[in-house]
Amino acid sequence: MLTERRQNILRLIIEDYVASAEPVGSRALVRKNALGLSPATIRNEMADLEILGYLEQPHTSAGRVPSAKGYRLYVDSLLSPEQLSEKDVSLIEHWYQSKTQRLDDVFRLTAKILSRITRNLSFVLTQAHQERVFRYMKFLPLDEQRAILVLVTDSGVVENRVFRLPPGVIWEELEQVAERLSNRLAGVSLTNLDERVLQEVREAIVQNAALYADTVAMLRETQSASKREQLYLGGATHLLNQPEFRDLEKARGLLSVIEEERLVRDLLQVQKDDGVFVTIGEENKFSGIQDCSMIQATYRLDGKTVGTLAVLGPTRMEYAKIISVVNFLHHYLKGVVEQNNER
Amino acid sequence: MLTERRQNILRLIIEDYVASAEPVGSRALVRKNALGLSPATIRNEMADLEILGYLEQPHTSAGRVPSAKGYRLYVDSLLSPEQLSEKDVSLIEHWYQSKTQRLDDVFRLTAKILSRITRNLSFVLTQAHQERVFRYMKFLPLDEQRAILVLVTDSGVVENRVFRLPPGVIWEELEQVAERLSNRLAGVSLTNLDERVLQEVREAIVQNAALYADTVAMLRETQSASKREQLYLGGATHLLNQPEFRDLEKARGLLSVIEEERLVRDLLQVQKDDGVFVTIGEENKFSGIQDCSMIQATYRLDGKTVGTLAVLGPTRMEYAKIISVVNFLHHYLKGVVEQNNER
DNA sequence: TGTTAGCACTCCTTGATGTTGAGTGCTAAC
DNA sequence: GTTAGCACTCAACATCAAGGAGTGCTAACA
Repeated sequence: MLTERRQNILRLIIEDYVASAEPVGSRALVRKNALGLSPATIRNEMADLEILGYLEQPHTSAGRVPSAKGYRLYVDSLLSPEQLSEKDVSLIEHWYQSKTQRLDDVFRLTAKILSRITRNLSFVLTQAHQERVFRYMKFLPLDEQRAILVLVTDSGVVENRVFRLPPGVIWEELEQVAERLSNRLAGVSLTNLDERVLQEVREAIVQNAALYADTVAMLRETQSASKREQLYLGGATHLLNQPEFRDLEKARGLLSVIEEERLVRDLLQVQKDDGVFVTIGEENKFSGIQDCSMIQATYRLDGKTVGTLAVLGPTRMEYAKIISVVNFLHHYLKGVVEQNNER
Repeated sequence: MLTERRQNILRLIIEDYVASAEPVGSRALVRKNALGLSPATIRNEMADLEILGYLEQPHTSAGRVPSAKGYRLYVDSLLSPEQLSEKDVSLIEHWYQSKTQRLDDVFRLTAKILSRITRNLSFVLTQAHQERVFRYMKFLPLDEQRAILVLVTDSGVVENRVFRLPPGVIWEELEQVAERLSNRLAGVSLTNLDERVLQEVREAIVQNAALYADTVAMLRETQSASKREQLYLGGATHLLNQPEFRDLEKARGLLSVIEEERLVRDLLQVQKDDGVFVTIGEENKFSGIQDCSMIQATYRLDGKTVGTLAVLGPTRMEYAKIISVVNFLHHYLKGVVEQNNER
């Protein structure tokens, strides 16, 4: 366990470094912080902190830089929780005001807001991993040649599909098919359709191959839609503003990780608990982002993960602020999703 | 009009520069191309081409670099149309094979393919700018407390919305409302809903304010959905690989233009004709991309623009190849969209 | 025992300087 | 019209010295 004074020095170093991106030296530290000690004393403490692994030196005769372990300690126990400034809160509310219609837009907007306020890259991942149970299906007329096949699930989601009426088909006949299938499929989970069920469907509409194809396609689509994930992303530009990405190689490595949706999803699925969660430096999975930290929060509904939002930036980031922003938006989004879901 | 020889020299310079990204000098040019002339002669020609505005010199004693005007001439008349290599064609087909289900996925995939093959940034913009005409609406039962309001338009698109049944409402009553509204609204264009129509709707369901709200919201959503644009984007990483973006300032400027969907849409809406279309350097609207060229193609359906695909890269790009790729995918996408639409 | 002043040392950064090489323009000869 | 020759330009690169911020260590001090 570190002495209070060492913790304090570590905290000051981190905060200075986060602000300036320059290694911080002993003299500079005392100049800025009037802490009643001489540079020499600080030097001694810094040397010890380095031995303990909380600081690093880019080279002899440069100042000290926090190590991943240093950041970790900072995030876990040194950092003083920050309130979101009123200005930021009102900004956020202002941005959200404009459109709150489509859930889709809310997520997109959230990613944008998150990146603007934190000045870092942000993600919003929605995992609409909902169980969908078939309720009934029905045909609706459209015109002489076409009709609509409508599929209703227990959550009220309606999938629909326009199809050409097979020549010579009678409307009553279609209604019978719908009736028969509705009875057969009622209560079946569309999340795990198996061959047995499809076979039954096939048997129920032997007369009409085209109709069968459309029906099955629609069932499948509903199935895949219920597993659908969507990733929203904002503020990649901010990364290039960070001095750590002067080095083009690094920037490129990072961008290529981000462009692979697959990888991002992997990143975001790490977390199993609710609440805000910080990954620092090498704790991250992929090599492109091992100089980065990520602050993420997952929100759930009835115990199931339905989405994650996250901020990604250099390890040298304003943890306190970003954590508070993520927290805030996390709650906001949770509210929106819940409200939308009970409708 | 340039002499044949000058055109030839210009073409060679451009192709050399595109490949190497280095200013090309007279000596180097003759060495590589065995064109039976001495460097001195080439120098004379180059000097003339520079005076005419087709070439530029970064500084005295550097080689020549094509100007925007030079590229323009090249694209318009010097460039020999290229066939897509068989390898590329089979690659494309392979990629498309996997999933052809959702239109959505097709666009996303197209953006990805486009950027992979051209090694540049690519866009796919869909402008589902379709006139939608109301046909009828209908209620479908869901459970004791909820029902589904379904809206059918002439193109067969069905919008639907779950709502809570007002307590004490009778099903027959709802059906009457639907009937009444269907009659009133049949044939009305949802693309330009006006207050008069909404007023009529209001009158038709005076009894039930909640129902009114849901109905109007749905009409509005259908309206906005019919104007909905979607932008897909792929391969931003490639830009950072280009030597012209060593300069971080430039890269950042470009990325920030790209991140503003609004701006990108603006860019892509320039074009009014069908077919492939090239914008070079300063011909582009925004300052962030004035070192860039864009190759785009718009596809239409019944005379209406429904989508655009585009490749954006440094002016120094492989025009012939990229044009052929854009062309190819353009036709492919057109086919997919048409097929999807007539279903 | 903890703190501090002093000092030699390290090493990045910056700017000046010289060298190299690819390329040019011009002139005169073919 | 083409070409060889030549003086000139200028970015790129390497080398070198000076400056400055920072360190570690030792010895003195409270």
